Amino acid sequence: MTDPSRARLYAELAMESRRYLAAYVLFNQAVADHLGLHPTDVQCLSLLTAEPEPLTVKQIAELTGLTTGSATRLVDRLERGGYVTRTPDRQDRRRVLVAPVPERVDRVTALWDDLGQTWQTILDGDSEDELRAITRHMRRANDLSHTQIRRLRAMPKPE
Amino acid sequence: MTDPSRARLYAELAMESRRYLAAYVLFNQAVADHLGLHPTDVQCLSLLTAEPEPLTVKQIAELTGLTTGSATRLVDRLERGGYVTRTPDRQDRRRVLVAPVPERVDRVTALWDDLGQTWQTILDGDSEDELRAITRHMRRANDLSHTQIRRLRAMPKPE
DNA sequence: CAAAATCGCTGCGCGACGCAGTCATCCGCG
DNA sequence: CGCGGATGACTGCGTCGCGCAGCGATTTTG
Repeated sequence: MTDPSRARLYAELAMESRRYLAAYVLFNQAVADHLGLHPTDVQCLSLLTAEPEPLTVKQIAELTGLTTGSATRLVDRLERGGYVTRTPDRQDRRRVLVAPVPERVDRVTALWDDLGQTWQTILDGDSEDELRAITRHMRRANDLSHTQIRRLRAMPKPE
Repeated sequence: MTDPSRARLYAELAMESRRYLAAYVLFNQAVADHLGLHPTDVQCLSLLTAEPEPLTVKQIAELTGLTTGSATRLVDRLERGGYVTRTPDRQDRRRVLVAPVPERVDRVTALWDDLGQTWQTILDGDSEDELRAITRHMRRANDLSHTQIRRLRAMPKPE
């Protein structure tokens, strides 16, 4: 538990994570700038293309952390830009399904693929076990983030 | 190169990365909300506490991806909140050094530490080699992000 | 069938941001 | 030595993403 060499690895990883995540924010911003979009818009497209099914406005709001009102505006922008289409849900007529427009979104995914190809080069030196370890860590960190978010929202604000 | 099992690991990692990074954005937002700050402000504090030396406004602008004007406003907010202090640089009197105020920033780092402690639990199951692999991957991804950002900015915009 | 909950949308105001211009300061070149 | 250009921080100004509160339509509940 108090193994010094292990503690140093933890500290190193914590520091590297911060840099990594900071770099990601900048990277996402750069992608958005390049496409003439906002970071939120890019993330929304990322979510939509990752899911096989269309999402409702409510779901988009939850996944992006926006209010439903802001999510409506977000979909407005994407629809105006031709990236997504709105379709009324037949099962529940209150709902609106938002689906990506493939030929328009391809421009975005093509950019991702181009950048992702270079990304693979940094993985080529890793063994399969190492890849699995990295993937597993991200999955667990992902899960933990969500529980921590719930904790944070439940905690009383110090302001 | 076209090893199918390896390709699947790549795809899995790519997907998991996206979720991981999306979760981080939400997490960062939740931390900012909890402290009554903006995500940018939190990231700025993260940068300031990670560096041993005070940063200039220009450096903060570069590290956060803001213009110098917006960085000035950012420092204004943090200074008004008591999180940082401005000090004129004696070597170059055009520059202003921004340093965190420990007792004020402690409230933020205390929150990080509290959350970070739980974070360690997900690392306890990993071997030291795995930890090193994860750390190395993040460092390389970090480096690559910056070169990709430069590439993106150099590419002609499709708009 | 009435009451409550849910979903998406819409005014409204706030404020973070980029842009362009300003002033002070530092540096290089003749 | 001084003069022009570069650099750093700051300041109006306009834009626009966002949260908030309220609304109408629809579904669900009792």
